[in-house]
Amino acid sequence: MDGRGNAPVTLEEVARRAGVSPSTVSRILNGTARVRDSKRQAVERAIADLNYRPNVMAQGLARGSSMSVGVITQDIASPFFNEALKGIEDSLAKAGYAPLFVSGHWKKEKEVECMSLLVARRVDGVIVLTGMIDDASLMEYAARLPLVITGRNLHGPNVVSIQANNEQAGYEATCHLIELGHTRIAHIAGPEANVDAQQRLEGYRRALREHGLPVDERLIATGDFHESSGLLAVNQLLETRLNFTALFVANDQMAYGARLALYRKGIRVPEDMSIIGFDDLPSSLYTTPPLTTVRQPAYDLGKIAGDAMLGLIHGQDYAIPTIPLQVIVRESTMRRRGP
Amino acid sequence: MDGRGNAPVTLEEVARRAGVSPSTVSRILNGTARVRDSKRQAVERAIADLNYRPNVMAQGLARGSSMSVGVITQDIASPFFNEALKGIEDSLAKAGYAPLFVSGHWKKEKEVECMSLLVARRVDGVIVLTGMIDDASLMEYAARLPLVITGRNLHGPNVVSIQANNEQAGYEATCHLIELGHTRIAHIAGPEANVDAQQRLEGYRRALREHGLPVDERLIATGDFHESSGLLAVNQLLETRLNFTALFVANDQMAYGARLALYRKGIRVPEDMSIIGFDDLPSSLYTTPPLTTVRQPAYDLGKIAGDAMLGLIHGQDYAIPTIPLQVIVRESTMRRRGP
DNA sequence: CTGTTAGCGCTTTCAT
DNA sequence: ATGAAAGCGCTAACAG
Repeated sequence: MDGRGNAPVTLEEVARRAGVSPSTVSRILNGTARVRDSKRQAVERAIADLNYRPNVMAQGLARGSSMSVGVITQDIASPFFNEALKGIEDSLAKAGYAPLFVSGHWKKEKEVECMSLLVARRVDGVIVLTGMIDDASLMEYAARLPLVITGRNLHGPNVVSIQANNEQAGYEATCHLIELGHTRIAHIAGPEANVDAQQRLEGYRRALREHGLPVDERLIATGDFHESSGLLAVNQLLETRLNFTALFVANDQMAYGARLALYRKGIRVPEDMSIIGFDDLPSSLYTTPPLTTVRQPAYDLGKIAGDAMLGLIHGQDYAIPTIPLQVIVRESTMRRRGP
Repeated sequence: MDGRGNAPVTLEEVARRAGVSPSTVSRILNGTARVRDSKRQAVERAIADLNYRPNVMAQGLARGSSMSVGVITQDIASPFFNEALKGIEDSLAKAGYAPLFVSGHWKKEKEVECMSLLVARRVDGVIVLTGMIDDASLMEYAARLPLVITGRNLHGPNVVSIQANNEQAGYEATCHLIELGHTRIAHIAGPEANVDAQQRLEGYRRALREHGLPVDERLIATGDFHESSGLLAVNQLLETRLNFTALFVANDQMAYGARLALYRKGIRVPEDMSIIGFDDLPSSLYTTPPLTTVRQPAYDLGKIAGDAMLGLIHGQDYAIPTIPLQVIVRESTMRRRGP
């Protein structure tokens, strides 16, 4: 039951069938004004009979808003960001907004293209999850449309940045290791261009300093947040023969790679080497052994980003909750043994 | 440099600035007709000066196509489907189409809602990744818009189904174990409502039969494709005290859970128990030990789905490549030892 | 309360 | 080759 032929039913057809004017139908659809009950019912029946759904594009054109928000992510298939995307989707859905996901693939130019695409689609705002675009360009975009962005410290009337205290979390992760008696602790850092990664590294440094432990630069390797780089980094670290007994890895994915490298060398976790990761991906609960890590509530982060965007769009204030980061102790870390 | 104030630049402004009519600009934009070079240049300059981007919604309204395709997935954060989404995104992007992702959360009614939402947005087609909707409803939708769907065997002028031979792959996975000398092989199956899962189970059964091995129903547990259910299933299987030495798990996520359950019991992999999974998630390369599994090329699958959709939309024939499934032998399986 | 009338920004005949 | 004009489906004043 879908009207004639194949063309989607239009508001006008509904109006005709219900014997009212198009505006009345529109009013009922949007609750823009009171309408006599008899007409309302007629319209509602017509809508049901014809299985009518308003054309969102037409609505968008008419009211100048697309009911969609762009989401720029680096890699739509990254386990961490996916959780966040889910949060965004859920948040937006309840307000009738649809997310438009685009991937920047860690390339600045690609991100600019994405922005352009989103602008062409007239999204009502854009959420940038850890972008590579520089702050200045971002602020320019913010002049045209609401922006919420993570891992950046930007402010303005049309911008909200969502931040977690990565430095503190890096500090606490390292402290966890120190409290277990470890004194030679290596670190696998994330990409230098990544602010979160830098802050985690800073936290690591501060923890060592505050506990009177030396910071040995040879014990700091750099990865790209993917598993393979964690594996490489451990091999490189091992080659220094510096006899570290614990490892703080800047994200769980690299920790998986690190763990495999250790497995290959016959170094046991946690008996011979303690590992703490960062993110608490869903699968970190199922590694062998389950990974001690810093929980970053990705889903909540997405939800918060979505809510913040909705707040921006509707001109309502929305108090951004702070993102709580928390060390989750599982089985990949233990008290240092031996000398 | 963006025209006056904050409102996006329109085609009309471009036309005015270039001293031509709107239609001319449109023609240049779409290559619909030849235009004198001088005008073309003027228009191109105006576009650049004003930083103009056509309003996709307006284009959509005018030409009756939204340049977007809906993608119904069960869980936008599932590691397997994400890879596929990436493939879809890449495929669609090159034709200027944008994917609109919606999650059905394994609920039939939710999926119907999603469909409705997509219809409202006038998507030019929809890709259903392993949906729960029944075939009949699906065929009804197909009457209105192009449909490509995985894990289903539907046919029609407006539908293409993309299938992999899960039965055969399940068969081969089990054979791999048999060839290693295992005779008591347990299976952790996926949800009964899932066609792929059922076929993998069928393949398992056939392999045992063809090798003259008994099929013991007590050695078949059922999970829900998530890690936790794999863990539970192994515990349950172990309680039978049936002394199986190998395990074929219907997807990698459950295999991770299974592997942890084994770790907890002190059962070594692969020395005491061989495990083969299914999917070959990116992280399966990094489990300890790296997981032997059946590779399902999720990214390619997405790409194929996207290409098929493009074919449908443009009315071109597109030969659907068969999805190759392949056993990837890594380190979680080994020759059976002992008696 | 409700119908009429303009658009929203673009495409596409139809003339010229 | 190019401009004028008529929509695409909906919303939002503006009059009643």
